[in-house]
Amino acid sequence: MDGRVAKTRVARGPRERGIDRVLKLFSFLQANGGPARLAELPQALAAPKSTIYDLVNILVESGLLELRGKDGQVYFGKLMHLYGASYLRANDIMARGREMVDGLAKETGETSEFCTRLRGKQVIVHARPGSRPLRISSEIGSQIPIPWTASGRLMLSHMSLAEIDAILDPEDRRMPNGAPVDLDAFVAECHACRDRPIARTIGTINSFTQCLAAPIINHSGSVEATICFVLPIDIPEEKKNDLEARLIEASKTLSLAGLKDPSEAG
Amino acid sequence: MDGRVAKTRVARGPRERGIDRVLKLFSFLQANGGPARLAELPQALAAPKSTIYDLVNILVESGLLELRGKDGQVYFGKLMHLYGASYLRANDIMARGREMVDGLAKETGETSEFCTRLRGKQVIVHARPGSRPLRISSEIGSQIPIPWTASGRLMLSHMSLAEIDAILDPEDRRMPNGAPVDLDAFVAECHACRDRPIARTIGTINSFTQCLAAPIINHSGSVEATICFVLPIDIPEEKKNDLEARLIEASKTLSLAGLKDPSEAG
DNA sequence: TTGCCAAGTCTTATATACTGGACTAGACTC
DNA sequence: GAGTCTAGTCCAGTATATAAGACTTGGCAA
Repeated sequence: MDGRVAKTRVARGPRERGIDRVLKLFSFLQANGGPARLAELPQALAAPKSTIYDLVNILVESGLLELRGKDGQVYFGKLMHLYGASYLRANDIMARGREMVDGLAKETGETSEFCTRLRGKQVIVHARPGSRPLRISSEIGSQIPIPWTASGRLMLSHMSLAEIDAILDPEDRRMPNGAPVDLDAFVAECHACRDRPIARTIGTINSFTQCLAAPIINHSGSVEATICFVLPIDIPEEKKNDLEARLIEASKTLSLAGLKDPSEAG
Repeated sequence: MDGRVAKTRVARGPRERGIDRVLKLFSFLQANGGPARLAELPQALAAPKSTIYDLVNILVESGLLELRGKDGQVYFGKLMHLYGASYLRANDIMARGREMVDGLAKETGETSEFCTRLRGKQVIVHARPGSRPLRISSEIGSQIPIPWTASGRLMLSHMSLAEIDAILDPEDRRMPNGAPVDLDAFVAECHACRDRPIARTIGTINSFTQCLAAPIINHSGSVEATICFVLPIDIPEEKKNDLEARLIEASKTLSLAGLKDPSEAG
């Protein structure tokens, strides 16, 4: 009955493609949060030594990775940073989003975050902790399955069931408590967020914080990112309303920026 | 007589490796300075259509590239930015260098740049134009052959002739006027910069600006980057001395930061 | 309509990238 | 000095990724 299968790139035989190994390598380094020993990579990636040494050599020569210390630590290199910076320059929604988050956190004293989506995961691109004694901060770059968050629903609100189905890998289909995601219900929730100026947390991640999120819409009309406040659960209603208003304001400013995109301006 | 050959990765037959094609693709996008049409890539990279379409698909799915507009524009993706940001987090010399440049430019009103090295090229990682009516600014991310600059010499000062020979690709061995670089003489110039707190332009790029550069030394003692002022040629001596002092100060601050590196503190 | 071009997809063959595994070099122990 | 372990290099065979090129699709013009 259910022909849907999450299509992840998957090894189909004894050999795996070079690029796939490279992508996994990058992903591992990112998850690792810092340099890894070259010698441990083959095991960590379940890849042959000879392949990894070969690929790492190529990547280091190119500058995408860097090898340092005499103990063979590997991590991202300068070239990766250059390319990443080029992305930022070409997508000023991102750059402006970061600034906006800093501004909001400073003005309001509340933790503010800028999130985007990568396939079926939400990524915290930038965060600025608030001035409360209890700081609730998430690691920058950390990825969590889209269904866990309110802002995730915003980011899927413009997508069809089929599209959503296609981007959710198996591991994105379980809630924090392990329960499987009911796709149809989830998609309905996403669509319910469509054109909403704000979304509130569903309290899925923990019970003592709430989250306010506003969509940032790019020039093609999809929700490309969200800007959020992470708040304690017991914040006064009045303050919360003020924060919502600010967030909506911010989201409008950033979304409008997209209209300046030269490729769209006739 | 001259057994030295600059070793660039080069196609050795009818087929080329996937990674190599990917690296060239990235490099092309960077040089292009913005999104490129997918359909023009095969020609631009001298690669078969089927290969490029295949690779771009994989890279887009992974998030390293992004495909947008209905006219098939390709450029770097969010994942590239994430990885690049991870590089920055792990190499705070870079992050601090950027801030320092902003500070210097603001305080002094002069154009300030943060440069690093990628193989045989100098890359402008960050720049802040000064407040002079005539702004001399270089494109961020632009790459120029190391022998063209004073700060390039600083960045090679700790390397042996053999090492320098190995990183200079053929195109890095010509001066702006087309004259070939005399390797031995050039290496001697580099070594002359060793342990110098500052280097002054050699006036190789144009005749109406000069450049002051100071080395930034990483935890393993090599010059990893430079911080520079780009000045008009006729700046008063007194002002110039002040700027040199500031630059040396800045370079010391940043270089010391390297000592905090946990892997070295032991 | 028909013809044309450009953009993108699909299929098949073969040159070679990936793999396994043997090997070397060095560090550390006993 | 012999034994052991870990890190890294090297080599040859084969599963398969790359490449060539035919094919489909869509937009535009005559």
